[in-house]
Amino acid sequence: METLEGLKRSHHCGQLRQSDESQEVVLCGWVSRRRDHGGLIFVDLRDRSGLVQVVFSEEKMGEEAFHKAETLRSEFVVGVRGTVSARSEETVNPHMETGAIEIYCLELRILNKAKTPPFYIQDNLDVDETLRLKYRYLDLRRPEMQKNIILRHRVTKVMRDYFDRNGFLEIETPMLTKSTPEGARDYLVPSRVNPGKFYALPQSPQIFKQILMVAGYEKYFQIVRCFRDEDLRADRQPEFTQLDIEMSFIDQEEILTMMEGMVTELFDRSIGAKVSMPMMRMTWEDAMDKYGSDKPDLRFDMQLMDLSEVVRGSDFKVFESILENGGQVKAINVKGYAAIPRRELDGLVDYVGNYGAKGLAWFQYAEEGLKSPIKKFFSDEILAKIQAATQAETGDLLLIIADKPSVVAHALGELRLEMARRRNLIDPDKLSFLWVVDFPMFEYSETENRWMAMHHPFTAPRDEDVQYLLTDPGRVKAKAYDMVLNGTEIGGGSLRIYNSELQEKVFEALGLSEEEARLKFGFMLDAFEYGTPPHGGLAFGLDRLVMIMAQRDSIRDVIAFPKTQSASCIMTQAPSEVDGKQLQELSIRTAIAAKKK
RNA sequence: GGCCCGGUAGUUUAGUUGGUUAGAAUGCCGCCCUGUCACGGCGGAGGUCAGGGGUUCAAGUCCCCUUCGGGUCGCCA
Repeated sequence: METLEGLKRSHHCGQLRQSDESQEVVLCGWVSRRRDHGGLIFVDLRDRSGLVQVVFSEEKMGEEAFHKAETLRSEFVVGVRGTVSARSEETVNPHMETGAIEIYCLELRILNKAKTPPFYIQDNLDVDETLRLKYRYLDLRRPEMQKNIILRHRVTKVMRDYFDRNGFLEIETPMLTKSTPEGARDYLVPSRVNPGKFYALPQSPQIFKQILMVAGYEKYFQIVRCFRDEDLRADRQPEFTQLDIEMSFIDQEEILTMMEGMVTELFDRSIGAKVSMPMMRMTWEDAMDKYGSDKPDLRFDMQLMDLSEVVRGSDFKVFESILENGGQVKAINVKGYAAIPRRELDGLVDYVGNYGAKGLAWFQYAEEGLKSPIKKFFSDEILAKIQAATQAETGDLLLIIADKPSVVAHALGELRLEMARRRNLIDPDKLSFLWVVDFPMFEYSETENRWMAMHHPFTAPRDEDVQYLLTDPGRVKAKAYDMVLNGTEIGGGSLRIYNSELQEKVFEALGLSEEEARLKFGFMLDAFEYGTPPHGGLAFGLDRLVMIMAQRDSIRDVIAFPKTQSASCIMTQAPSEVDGKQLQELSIRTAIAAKKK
């Protein structure tokens, strides 16, 4: 192997242009492709900046040096001294950014060899993701992955600049902290010096950032890793990165405006997209009613329409009994899809079944007249009212779900998205932002049989709803807000409670006794007694945001070293078993016993 | 925890109703080649059909279990 001694890298591969002609340059990089023509060898040399063609000619570099070039293989690491030369017209490669020139090699240093890689280092490759993850260092060498990782850097850089300019301080909070009993499962870390005791990795720095407000830092932000021990998804990893923000002496509108400013700058400077401000604000109730979701995708319309009153009094027993029991009947109109095949309709029944709907009805406004398996239960009058209410025209397809409101929203909301995908109604280049505001303060947990905080227990209720906290928790709305982009929740936050009496009332509504509250959040409640300013903030999911900006379907494509669905890392084999001695030091015995079962 | 999909040369895959020696492309190795850019030509090596069990005269193919990967419901204050 050789060294770079005496050679100093002068340029990067992807930067060279015709204007650099006849310069002598020194390039470093990896052999991307090699085309050996006998006495003439072409190599595409790759570094982070891109590709350039290097020409090895026996005539120009001499026999000995040329023999060295003949040994080059894929992914060898080389240094090349050579001359930039304009290509003749017929040999220009219009598909390459550097295709107008090439480098005539004068001197070659083979800095390192490489084993034959298990897959091509190129974009649009079609290999199993397991293999990509096992050889992540090769996967990350691919230009499209480098683009994603560079975009991610760019995003955090713009964020830091923006918040710095607006008077925010980036302050670190502990990774080893206290387990929070509500919310997601914690990752636990045993304490060696405190046998039998555990830290938890933070699910979010929520409590610390609020305490920083008590401590008088006024504007805080952090780009911070968070951990949740829950099942994974295409857009969910056990460790993820969050842009975390908290501000004092502000109202909700000021926070939203601050974030709008950040988003405008972010999309402009990182992907050159212009975002129009202010964003639309939609109440949670409106979002649920019209889109069946608290994160509506507004890139297309197809709103949910309530037919409960329209169909009331028909002979269709299913609808009638659902309506009698407080349920509802809602529909979407899939324009121009009356000719949907019967098989697909059957498939849609299964589809909505995934979301708890027990059935799906349809009306096909076909050329030859209305087709529907439940048509016979409805009078002409009701049929006319349905058509009027939904503005269905010939060629349209109505899909109808009847159930309790939460099921109708979930199932029909998901069906709306699915039909938009199938009908190709979503413009992938469109950016549809909105704020969803006025979230409910609580939601009722059937499994726990009590009211739970929808956001978290420190969220402030709307002033006008405080009176209902204990009498009618279900109608209390919170000063909470989510930013939604293209049907994905990218950020959420709230104004916080800063008054002890109000906080106690909320705990009471949640069924938390004073002792329990003290046990769980005592240090926070203590802090709050020493002059807490009004404050609020929010957190953005950085991974999801970058995923959308990079137009990827998986969060793993914007994380350098992600985990698989079973929360393991294929490259490092984490998590792994540990030495018995290590466990002993940590006073852990049960783990071994449980494993032997 | 539930449901669905998948695992065949290094890689991407074909493999019919269960039936001869598991086929192709690409990569890899060797030889030839001075204008290619997915270079080309000739030749060659390369397979625990994820693992285990079962049915059968016979299993890549059918059944069961395990494992790994992906999607999703629940879960994710």
